[in-house]
Amino acid sequence: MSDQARPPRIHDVAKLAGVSVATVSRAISNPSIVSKDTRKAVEAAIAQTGYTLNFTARNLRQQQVGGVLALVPKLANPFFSEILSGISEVLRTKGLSLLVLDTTAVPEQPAMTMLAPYLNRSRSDGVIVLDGSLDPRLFDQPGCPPLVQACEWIDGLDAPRVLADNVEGGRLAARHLAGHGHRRILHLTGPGGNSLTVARREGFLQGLAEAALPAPGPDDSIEGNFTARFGREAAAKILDLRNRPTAVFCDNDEMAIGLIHGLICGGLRVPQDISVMGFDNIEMSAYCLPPLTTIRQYRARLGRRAAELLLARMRGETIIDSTTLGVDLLVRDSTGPAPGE
Amino acid sequence: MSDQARPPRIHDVAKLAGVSVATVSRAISNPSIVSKDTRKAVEAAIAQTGYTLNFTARNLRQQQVGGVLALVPKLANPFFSEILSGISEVLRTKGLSLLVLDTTAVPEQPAMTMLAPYLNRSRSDGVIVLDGSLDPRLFDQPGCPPLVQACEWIDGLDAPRVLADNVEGGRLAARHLAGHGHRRILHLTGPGGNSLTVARREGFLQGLAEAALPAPGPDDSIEGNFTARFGREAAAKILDLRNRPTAVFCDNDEMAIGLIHGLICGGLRVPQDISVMGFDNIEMSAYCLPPLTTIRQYRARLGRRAAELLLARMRGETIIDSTTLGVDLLVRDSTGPAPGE
DNA sequence: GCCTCTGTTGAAACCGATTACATGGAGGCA
DNA sequence: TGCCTCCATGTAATCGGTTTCAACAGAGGC
Repeated sequence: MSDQARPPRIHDVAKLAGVSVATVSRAISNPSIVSKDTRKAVEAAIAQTGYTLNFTARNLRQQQVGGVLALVPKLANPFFSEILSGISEVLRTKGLSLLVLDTTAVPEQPAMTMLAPYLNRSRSDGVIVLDGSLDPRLFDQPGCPPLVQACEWIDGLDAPRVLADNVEGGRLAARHLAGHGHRRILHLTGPGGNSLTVARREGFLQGLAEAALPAPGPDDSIEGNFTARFGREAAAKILDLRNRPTAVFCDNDEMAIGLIHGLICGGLRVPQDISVMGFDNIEMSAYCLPPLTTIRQYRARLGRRAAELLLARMRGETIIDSTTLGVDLLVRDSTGPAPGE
Repeated sequence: MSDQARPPRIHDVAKLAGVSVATVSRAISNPSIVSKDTRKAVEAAIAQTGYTLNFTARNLRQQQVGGVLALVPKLANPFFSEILSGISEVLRTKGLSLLVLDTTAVPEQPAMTMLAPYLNRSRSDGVIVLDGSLDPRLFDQPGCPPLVQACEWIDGLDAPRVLADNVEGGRLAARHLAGHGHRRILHLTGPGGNSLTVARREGFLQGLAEAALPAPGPDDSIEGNFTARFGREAAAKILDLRNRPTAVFCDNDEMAIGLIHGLICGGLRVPQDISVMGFDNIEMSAYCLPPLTTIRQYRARLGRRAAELLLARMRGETIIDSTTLGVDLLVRDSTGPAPGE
């Protein structure tokens, strides 16, 4: 079979078209600088040989990779894949590839060792970091490509950040619930060290203060892990409390949905007996029962902005350090007046 | 700043270590064939210079890319991102990168034109196709890397397939509902041309026949689009029917969740008045209310298998044409006996 | 008729590694 | 000692393009 033959190279095209390889290269990457006749001849030769460009060779010479790497904590999580989708959209218009690396550490290998080899100019032209739990020293190594942080951020990592306004989101949540007369509001947070958790907590406390509610005590928050399963488990704890809160603010929708599930199964009515709200506005939050009141953030847009910022950085432009994208309150049916109000 | 200096090359390491570039290369990629003293010297020189390997150069010489491309219909869809997660897991153990391309066509550019340049041996070492709606001719071009299809498949594309047993899933659904005494079951399908839709429909019809139920008429199915929104819209149609079905089998969980939402909002009880089941077992299906009876398929495993199959193909091994992964019925609370049974 | 300028083109250097082949020295054996 | 083998290493070709530089032709100005 001639199928086994090596693929044609630019040299073959040149010979067939009766020109030099330099001319073929020019005809491909910058057709306007070769004469019309030559261009036609080269095009014909390309068609006849079935030639396709070898990008590895081009990239070597041009000192680039043609791709951007995204570091995601959990690829299977729709929250991140939606951001990726925005990133992908922008990259595609520039002909760049999207490389994805799930930072979930395998047991035998710490994240640091595993990821380090990928943070190299010869592996990608730029990196978008979506994982706030990584060690900032990881990005210290020589040859690390330009960075942008999105969604989450790493303390001590000096790279531009594209973030949703998590503080404002927390504040909106507190004000919404306080406005419904809730005075005892439990906060179901994300993991302690997480940057989102910190920001949402900060906004939430600000919002409570603005509503002239007393600062919550240590029993008024539960540290969770962003999963629906945890939300359901938290419901059991809340049902057991003797002094039950009348509302719960969850740091994400998954936990809120799991929580509602657990509360309703435990005999409470939402929102009549207890209000629950989430954060993120994942697709399902509109379709669960009751539909979830939540803070909407725009994930695809966030991804696009991060990608655009990175591209600007890769071009060497001086860019602003940080972008914050607005969030808004989406009132659905899982929140209502405090009982007895 | 010395930061501006070009990154060190293998040549610099060689000079510092007092050996040739060939020896450095060997010390890096196959340390066992250099003497212990040389190895130490090279390691020291690498540490001192901060040298990192240029993968583009290596890849050019070794005629490889070091990455695998996944073509996904919709990256934001958790269904696919979970498969990607399985793929990623396998690739990482081999030191390969995962390239992701969302096949969603942009208005100005047909999928064919947009994707063709990526199907090239110089862009990836292999391709996993997760989109069954692509034109098989896309993969005909010279220089197309080894292919594997996963999850969905393309008629007329001769590449190994890794699929869930969709036919069996459809059959299990029909039997489950028939076993509860349902005789009039509506099928909310995926888009007509979709390969999953075809297989699930086939199994569903087989299951009905096995349960000795009459073949459904043209009014007994609604063609959907796999979204929760469509499920909710379908609920309105079903509520309007004068001869309402007692059960609905949805081709995926999203539509089922949207449908339940619409039905309950329309005043029906699930499952007392009408049973609903889904397909896929997405995470949320366990947390919606009522929790969804569904057909479980193992998406991460499917991704892993696809990746393993592709790796075998890339090594040139002769491999089986197709793998089918089992599915099973997961009975939760959205299905029950037919009313009056 | 000479000079300059512009538009095309080709020859060869270059990107940074890997690897086939050659070489030189150490050690084994007759 | 002489020959052969084996190990460690160096030299140089190679992967397949891009890009610098120089050459050349033809147009146009003086």
